[in-house]
Amino acid sequence: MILIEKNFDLAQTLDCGQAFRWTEKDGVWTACVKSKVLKIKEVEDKIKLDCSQEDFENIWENYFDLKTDYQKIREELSALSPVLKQAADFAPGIHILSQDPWEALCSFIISQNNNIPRIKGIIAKLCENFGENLGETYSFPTAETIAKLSVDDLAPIKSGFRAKYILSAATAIANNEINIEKLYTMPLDEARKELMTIKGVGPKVADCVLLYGFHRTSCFPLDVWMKRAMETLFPENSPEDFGENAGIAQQYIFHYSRMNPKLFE
DNA sequence: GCCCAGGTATAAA
DNA sequence: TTTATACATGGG
Repeated sequence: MILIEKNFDLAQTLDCGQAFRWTEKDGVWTACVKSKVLKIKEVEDKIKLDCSQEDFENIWENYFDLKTDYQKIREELSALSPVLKQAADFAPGIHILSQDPWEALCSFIISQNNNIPRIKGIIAKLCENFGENLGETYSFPTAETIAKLSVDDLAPIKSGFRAKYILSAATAIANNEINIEKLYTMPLDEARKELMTIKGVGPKVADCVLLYGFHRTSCFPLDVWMKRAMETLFPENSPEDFGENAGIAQQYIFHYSRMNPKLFE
C-alpha cells in the first residue's frame, strides 16, 4: 500500500477521454496495466495505491506522470489565452497518462468514427475475449495474441469495419515492423509517418498514440470535436501556438468543451 | 426509421 | 492536392 500527496485528480484524469479501461466503484478506481491490476482511491488530501513500493517506482509513478510539474504547465498555458485558462481551471487535476503503446494504438484505432461509451464496450469485450483473467479484471491482450486472429475471430467484440485495422496494427507490432523504442525520441514527423504505415492509422490516431502511448506532449490530436472547439473557442489560435505542452492543452480543451457542450451553441 | 460518434481508405476531381 | 463517400455498430 502506497500513500502519496494528492497532486492529481482521479476522476478528471481517468475519465477524460484519454483512457478507456478504468472503472469506478465506491470511489475505488480499478484497471490493469501490463498484467498488473491496480486499485486506487482518494482519501482526503492523499491518494492511496494498492501496490508494492517496487511496482510504484517501476510502473505507476511513471504511468500517472507524478514527477511533472503540472501547476507550472497550467500557468504557462493560462498565460497564452483566457479561454485556455478557463479550460485548465475547469479540470486542473488532469494528468496525461503514460499508457502502454500497443494498448493506446489499438484503443484509438477503435475510437475512429465511434463514441466513447461504445469504445469502452468494444475494448472491454476485447479484453474479456482475448486477455488474461486476473480476477478483478482482464489484461489487455498482447499484440502477439491478436496478430494470430482473423477478422471472424474478432466478431464477438463488435468492432465492425475496424477489425481489419486492429489486425494490421497487431501484426505490425508483433512482427517488429514498428520500432516501439525509437518512437519515444524520434522526430515527430517521422514518428507520425511510421505509425501511419499501419492500415487504419491516420493523422488523428497517430497523434493520439504519440501523446497517450509515448507521452509526446507536443502532439495535438485534431478530431472533429477538437476542430470545432478550436474554431469556436480559439478563432485566433492554432494548435502550434500552445507549444511543447500543446497535448496537455488539448486534453484540457477536450474535457472542458465536452462537459460544457453549450459552448458550441 | 434517421442521425451521429475522439477517422480513414479509396476513388475521383 | 483537395473533396466525397462507404464503412459496422449501437444509442438517442
